[in-house]
Amino acid sequence: MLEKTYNAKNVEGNLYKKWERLGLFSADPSSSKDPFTIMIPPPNVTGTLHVGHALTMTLQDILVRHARMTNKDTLWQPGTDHASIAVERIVTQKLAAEGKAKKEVGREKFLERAWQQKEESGTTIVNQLKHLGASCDWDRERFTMDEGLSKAVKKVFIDLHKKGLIYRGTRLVNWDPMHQTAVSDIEVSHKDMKGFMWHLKYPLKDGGFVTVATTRPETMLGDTAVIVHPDDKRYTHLIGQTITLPIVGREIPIIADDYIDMEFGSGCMKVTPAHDFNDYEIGKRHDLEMINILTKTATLNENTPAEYQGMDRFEARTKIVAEFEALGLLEKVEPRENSVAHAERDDTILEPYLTTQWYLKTETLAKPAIEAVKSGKVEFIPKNWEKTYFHWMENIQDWCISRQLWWGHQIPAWYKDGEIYVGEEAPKGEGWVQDPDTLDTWFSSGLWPFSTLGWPDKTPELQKYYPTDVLVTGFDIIFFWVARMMMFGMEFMNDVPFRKIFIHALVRDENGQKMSKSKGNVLDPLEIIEEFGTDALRYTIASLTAPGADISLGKSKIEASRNFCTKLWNASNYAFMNEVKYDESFDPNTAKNPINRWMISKLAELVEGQNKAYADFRFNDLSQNLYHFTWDTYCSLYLELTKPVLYGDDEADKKETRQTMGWALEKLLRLMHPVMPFITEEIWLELTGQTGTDANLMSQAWPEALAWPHDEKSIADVEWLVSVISSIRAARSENNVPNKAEIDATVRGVSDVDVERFKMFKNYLKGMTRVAGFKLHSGELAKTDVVAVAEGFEIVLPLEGHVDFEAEKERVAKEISKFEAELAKIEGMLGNENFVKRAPEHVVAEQKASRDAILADLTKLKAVMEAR
RNA sequence: GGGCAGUUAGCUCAGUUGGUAGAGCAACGCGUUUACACCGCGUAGGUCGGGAGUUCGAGCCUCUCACUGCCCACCA
Repeated sequence: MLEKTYNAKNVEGNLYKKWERLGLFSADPSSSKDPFTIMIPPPNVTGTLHVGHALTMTLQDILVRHARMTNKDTLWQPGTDHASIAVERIVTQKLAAEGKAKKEVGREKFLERAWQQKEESGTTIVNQLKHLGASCDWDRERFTMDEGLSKAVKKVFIDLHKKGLIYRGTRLVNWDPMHQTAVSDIEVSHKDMKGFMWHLKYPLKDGGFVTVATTRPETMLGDTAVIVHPDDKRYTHLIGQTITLPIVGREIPIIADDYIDMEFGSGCMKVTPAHDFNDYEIGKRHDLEMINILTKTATLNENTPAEYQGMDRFEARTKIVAEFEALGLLEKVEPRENSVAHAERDDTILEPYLTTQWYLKTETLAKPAIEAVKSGKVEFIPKNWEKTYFHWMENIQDWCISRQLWWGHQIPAWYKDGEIYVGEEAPKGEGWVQDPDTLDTWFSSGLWPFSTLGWPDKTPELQKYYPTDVLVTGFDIIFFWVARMMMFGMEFMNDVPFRKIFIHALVRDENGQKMSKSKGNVLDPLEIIEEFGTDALRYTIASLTAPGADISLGKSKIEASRNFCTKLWNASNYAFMNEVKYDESFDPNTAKNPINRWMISKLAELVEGQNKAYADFRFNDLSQNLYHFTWDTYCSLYLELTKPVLYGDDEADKKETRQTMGWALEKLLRLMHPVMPFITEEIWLELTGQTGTDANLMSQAWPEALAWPHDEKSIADVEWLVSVISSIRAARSENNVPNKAEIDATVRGVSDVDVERFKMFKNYLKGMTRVAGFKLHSGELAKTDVVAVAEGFEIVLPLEGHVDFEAEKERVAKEISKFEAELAKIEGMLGNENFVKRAPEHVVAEQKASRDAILADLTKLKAVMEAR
């Protein structure tokens, strides 16, 4: 017997340890089994587990456990990436708390601290993932800065440099002044902020003014031109004239460029080539001077007037405006919402900044990566993400891969007297200095599918497990990660990194709102596990994962899943109370009792449904199949329908029923295991009498239903029985017949098939309906009887003394009009020549059948009305 | 400005080749019948965002409009 109630906490930790101890998660490259490989999106090493991880990990774990049960040599390689900016920030902050600056501490000591930090938070997240039941091959855990992976990074950099795909360039980048590093374009998110549009009057050297508008007035310190449209008649006479820049006193030209929109503002625009992306392009076109006015921390530098030097960019903004106002050069100020570039990671406001960085030429690499998806070698699920992928890949910009950070892979480039050398080691000779910068974290995570398998060495792992089968990830990192893995995989492995990409959506709260700390609607998966158990969380996640849809997760849903776990637990306990055990020798083909045969057939249908759902990544279907089967088919029907046998005295039938029950439960547990690994194993151990042993459910084979009977007759018979029972129950309930009241029922007007079924199921009818007895009867209805109409059948319940017959009359009248409306509809269809001619035969036949059924029911109901 | 989703029962959502609309939760009624009140039985609730079209037949296909969300680009 199991504990009275399921206690997830007592079970989960122990089972997980057991699985690990038995090495169930380990892949074996020397095994002859087909491989199944799955990549884990590396959670960054500073992270704590959030619902998004729970989602990704749960889905992957379901696939992986299913693969193991279908006899695949399964590799689920886990790991973390080094999250350069995030770690660098944490360490810098910790040092600051100790009163130390990053630069004082020095690179070496700083990296020591960073490694410490990595060790701490890295183990935290791994433990949290284990709480989710994630059956990763932990012995193969990798980290992007491991020796092997670092070797791969170096080789990739050097190779790409040799091929001319990596180059150094000086241009405007998005600069993070907080961390003093460049960031790549896709790490930038634009946010609308309330700001102002300042209209500034620039004095012409020869007298008069032009007005320019700007949202960042401080950049005027770096202006090197004013442009007007060449066709703008208002200004053509000004082209070639000179402006004396206020405050600075620099003389700058007015030039013509058709970039400008004549309709917008005054039609004049200031140009600051060193601090704006569009202005930069204009500056290049006209060979304008590029004056950098900022330091790396976004304070004003030596190229600005003395009173501004060292001042913060936003302070300078205020001061500039004040000066313009004082000079009478501030024409007007309009409030305006404009979008401002922020660092995606921490919301620092970024500055366009002129620097020299390493770039990766992506156009060449993108082509095979696009082709691989077009040709179907890689498949997005759902497919519509392919458009997003193509759109980005086809418009891809060169990738700025260098970062002015210490934590990461230091760029294998050395400099001496303006010479650059790229290679594994510093070149011989004195005076070579290595590039202090590191590579973008995504550069190394992009190599993940093969670097973690030992590339560039030809390891057995690499040969067996590449390409991987499926990548499960959120759409938010298609650009960051998926696209990069595709490009690197095609370039260095000459093959796709994965065959399928399952894209899941965002987790939202119960009301479809984005989860955020400020809204207070964040669900902590660890708290959920604590309260409801891992299996409940996993089931909820799976059941909500429909392709292409966002996921709204709320407590009420997890509660429902917890109830589902309890239901399964109680149902199992009930079986054990009835001496049900799993009998391996039981052959489902030998079952005679129609209810057992029906159960076996339904289970075969379930297996089929599950196979299809797994093939199509229909996580919602596969969970709902399990729920519906367990709760409705197995518990509500099968366990109830077999009670007359289990409490009866036909020993042979009793034995067969126990066997079937145990057998069905065992198969069901196997089918449920990938989704709910803990509770199913705990029950399974008890059912198979192996509690406390090393036996485990994960190593059992996935059920093969082909060998089982699929008995259409039993299915039809039991469906008939269930419909009869429901009809009787509805009649009783609607007439407020107390549950306790046992009454004699009469069955009337039955066909031969029904007579047979009636005889077959007499006992069950009694047991399920609290009707004391049934008798076959063909006489007249008593005035006080109520008729329950079932499929081709009617049951008469003498209800005298229990029933308000006026109410009953109304009910029947209502039912009659409902049937009549439906009948009219069907007859309309059947009367339509085109329908009869063109609709498939089975559809027409179905309509005719339901017309006949309704007619029969109507006749009976009308008889009842007349009887009253 | 470009693109992609979505709009189905009070709520959150399924609905896979077009063939008489489903689930969970919530609601209502009855109920402690020998697994389970984290339960059982029953009931109610939808002109599938609006409009048009194709079809014998449209939640599903086409067009159009409206609203919501997201992504990309731009914003002097």
